[in-house]
Amino acid sequence: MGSVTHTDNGSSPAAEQAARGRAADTSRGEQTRQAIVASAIRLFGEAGYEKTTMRAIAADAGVSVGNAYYYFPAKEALVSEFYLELQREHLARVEPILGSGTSFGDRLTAILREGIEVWAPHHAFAGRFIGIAAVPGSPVSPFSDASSEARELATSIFHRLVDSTETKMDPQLRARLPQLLWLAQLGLVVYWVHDTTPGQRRTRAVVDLAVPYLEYLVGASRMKIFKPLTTRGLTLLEAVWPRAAG
Amino acid sequence: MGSVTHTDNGSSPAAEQAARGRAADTSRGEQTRQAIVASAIRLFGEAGYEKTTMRAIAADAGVSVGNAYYYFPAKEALVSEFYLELQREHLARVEPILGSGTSFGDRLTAILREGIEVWAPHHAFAGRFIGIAAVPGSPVSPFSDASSEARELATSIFHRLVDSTETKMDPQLRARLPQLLWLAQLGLVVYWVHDTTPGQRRTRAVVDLAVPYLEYLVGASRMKIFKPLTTRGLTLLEAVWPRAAG
DNA sequence: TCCGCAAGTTGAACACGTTCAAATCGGAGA
DNA sequence: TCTCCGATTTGAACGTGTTCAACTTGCGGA
Repeated sequence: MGSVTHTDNGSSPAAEQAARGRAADTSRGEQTRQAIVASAIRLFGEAGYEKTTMRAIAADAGVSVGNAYYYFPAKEALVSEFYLELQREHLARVEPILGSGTSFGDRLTAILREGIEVWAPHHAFAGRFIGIAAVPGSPVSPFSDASSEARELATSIFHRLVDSTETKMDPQLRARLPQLLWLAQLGLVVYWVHDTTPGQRRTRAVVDLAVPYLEYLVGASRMKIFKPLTTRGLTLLEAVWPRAAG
Repeated sequence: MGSVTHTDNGSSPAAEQAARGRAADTSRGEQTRQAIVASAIRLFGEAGYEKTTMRAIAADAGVSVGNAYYYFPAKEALVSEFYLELQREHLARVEPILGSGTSFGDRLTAILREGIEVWAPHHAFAGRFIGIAAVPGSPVSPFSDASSEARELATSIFHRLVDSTETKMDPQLRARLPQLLWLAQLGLVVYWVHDTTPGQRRTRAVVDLAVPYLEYLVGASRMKIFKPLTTRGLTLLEAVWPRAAG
């Protein structure tokens, strides 16, 4: 942690100290960096991705265009800051839910709902975001190494949810359920982004229907008749997403 | 079908006669159009999406940049021509498979494998393509109105597969299976695009494991114990993708 | 106090996708 | 044959993301 010796090919010089332990950094550079991030987030939220130009972001932050590129390798990199911001808010909202004593399904629904709520004001922006996140090499891709931390953070939410649930289920399924839920959430996000119903109410309806179904499936997994279904499903998951991989 | 009275806000003038019945058109405009498409497809395949500039495409086709924009509203539109080209090839390869008398699973595997084979030479390009296709408004999006025809074409493949299969299954599932298979294929494509194993062999392994599992699930659907699982699953599908919608 | 140097900053310049007013083409009708 | 007019074509120009050589800042050590 905090190691300096790594080759970060595509990243900007200032990204060195990224990830952790930047909270306490009050150096000039860090202030500039945060000013750029703040402007970017605000303008993205106000005008969307395309309409927000790098020149506008720089001007709003009171720096030159070139300076923004000293801290961020590309406009896309600023998008991931926006993403992190919302991720943090989702985490904050989810915290009390995990502590509550309600059922597995109720808490899962609440978690997914809060996710939708956090993103709701940025539905249009999310459409562009997903286009960036979907391309394999992108650091914003949910499968990329760069976002492994965010991925672990997200799965850790589901991990805590699963660990604190009393529901009986196949133990092997239990071990893998957090990842499965993360995948399901990913699918939900894709669905939500394409949901053009007012207020994305169809997505909310899908959540209300899908979670009890999931709960039912999870509960069924410990029954003998469902063993082959469960086992084979987990074998498939192992091929799709080996336990070893991040 | 073939109606002329529609308001095609964003499309180019020449796109009017798109879709059907352009095969016989040998007018000057059509020749130019095809020259541009041919150059675009070739250059995309050779150098990828980003590195292929509109100027290069135009030069290669022997026309001016502006002329390319007379036929295509944007660079992205040329991507969908590339997509159509591969779609056509996949269809051609799939045709003999549908006619063969092998089992449901074997034919499904063959269909999916051929899809991978057709795209294999363009794995890198597909990474960019998916980024374009993932954004909601895009005409290349698999969920868009613009690609409803391609979508129906694709589901029709699975429709024929399902219709010609003897396997016993829940009748309601049978009615919806083509759409489910299409969704599964979509997921497979996303997986394949992100598969960095050499030759995307992991994706092939997943297909080999997933198809028998699917076959097993489909077969199980007619058993009494699996009825609630099937029924509730189909209810969920109805919420996700109403029968009425395209 | 001053020097050296790394960190930070600048804005002009570049390449690209896209637009558009103007030029050209070619066939239908006189 | 000539004229007209819509279809087609042109290339300069615009706005954008990105790069880069040069400049400025401020701090640690002589």
